[in-house]
Amino acid sequence: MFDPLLKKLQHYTDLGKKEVSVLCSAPEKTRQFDKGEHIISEGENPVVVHMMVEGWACRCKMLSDGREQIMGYLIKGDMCDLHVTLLSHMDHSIRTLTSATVAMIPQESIEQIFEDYPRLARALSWSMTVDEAITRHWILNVGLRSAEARVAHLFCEMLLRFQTAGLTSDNTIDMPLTQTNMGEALGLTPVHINRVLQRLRQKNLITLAHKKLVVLDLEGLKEVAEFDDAYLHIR
Amino acid sequence: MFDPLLKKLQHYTDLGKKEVSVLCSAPEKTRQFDKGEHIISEGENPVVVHMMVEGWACRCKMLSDGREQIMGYLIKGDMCDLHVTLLSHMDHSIRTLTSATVAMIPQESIEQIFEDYPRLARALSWSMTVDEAITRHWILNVGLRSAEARVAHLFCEMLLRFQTAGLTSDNTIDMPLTQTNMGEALGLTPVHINRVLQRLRQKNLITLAHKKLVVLDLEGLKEVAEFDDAYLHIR
DNA sequence: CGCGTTTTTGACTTATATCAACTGTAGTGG
DNA sequence: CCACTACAGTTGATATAAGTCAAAAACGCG
Repeated sequence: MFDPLLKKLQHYTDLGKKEVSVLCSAPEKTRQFDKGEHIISEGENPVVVHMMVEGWACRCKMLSDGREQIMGYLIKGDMCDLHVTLLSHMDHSIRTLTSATVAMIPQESIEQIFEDYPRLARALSWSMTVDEAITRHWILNVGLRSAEARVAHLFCEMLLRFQTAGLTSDNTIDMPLTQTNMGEALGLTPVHINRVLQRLRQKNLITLAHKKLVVLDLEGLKEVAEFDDAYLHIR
Repeated sequence: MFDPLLKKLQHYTDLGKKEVSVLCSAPEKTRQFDKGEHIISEGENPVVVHMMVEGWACRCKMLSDGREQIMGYLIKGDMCDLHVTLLSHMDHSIRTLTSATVAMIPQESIEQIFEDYPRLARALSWSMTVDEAITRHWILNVGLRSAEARVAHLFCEMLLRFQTAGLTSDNTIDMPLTQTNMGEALGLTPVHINRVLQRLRQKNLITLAHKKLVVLDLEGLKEVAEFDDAYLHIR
């Protein structure tokens, strides 16, 4: 269950057996969510930390008129709200994009880790810092790049994140996002996403069907995306 | 020198005298920068932590073709790179937008604080977490809002951040940004920023001249911006 | 005063949005 | 196994917000 998170943390440091076992025994229980359910809602102050075990979710925020922005995708091994101990309320919601399994870790266990296992604590802080870097680079993506580059960039990022978490060895990943989901993240309409996808397919850069994304030409895709993986801080 | 940072941290917790003095004695020295200089460049691994004492700076990243995105503004009291102890290299640059004074805090002093002063350490972690929330909401701003709402939102945010740091008591703030600077942050061209500013002025929401921004009608501006201050986590 | 930078203006272009219809597909139940 | 439904993807026609280019005006500083 903790394999993707552990693989990810390995890019910062090697953890000892004790640390691994502490982390793996931290979750109290596991919860199932249907597609479209909220794991946590804006304004809430959760008392557990959630970790994605299966499925996709997103950080999102809705405006009063119903339009919604996705501010980040969460996949296996990603922590939803490691910051609960610091912030009094959620300033955004977390919603599943597929049916999903989520591990619930009591806040006290996290606090214990931060007190007693400094190296593990630093590794978790590191992953929060990397998440922040990812967030920052989404601004760049949405603010500066063309529609085609944005979609290509998202695909590059997700592929690398899957690889980092040991979730794929070839250039294929599960991609259960609808074109509407992608649009909400990239600031584009679903119609336009559709047209951009067709162009990426025509250029033989990707294949996307039946919720599977195959990156046929990673170098070519990176070029379209102007992608530089430094911000993912992969060792 | 540390007043704005201390004022900011007060929104998380009250610090003791000892903690305040530890923080205030942390900087080794101070450095002057001209407008447009890099405080830290992408790829570097700084050994000191920088704190803005005077002037404005920005987190930014340039693409190969020369276009640049600003991913965040830094004002008095903001830490530029509190994460140096965690990340091996900067994934973006920090550049001054005005002439600026920056305090340099040795990495060891930061590490000492994180070891020996848990409450102060938590307060600094809190401010990093708030910075991340601000970053996340910039995605929303650039991805979802109209040009007019984006500019209005930026002004609301900066006003609140100035107030939080005790840098203004009325609705006036120093705003040394050029229209080009604003465009780089908001994903808009300077020409379009100019036209949007004129509309905001016509609606009697703001005044902006001689590098001074006056918010004449904060409620009205918030409405145009669809601004909700929850993400700033002000107590 | 003069020079570089910033702001402003106008004419024109373009990427992306909007709207609306049609097609395909996966899942459900009879 | 087929009919039915709901949702996701696709297509085309048209609209619009924001971009581009270029020049003029205003500002600010040595």
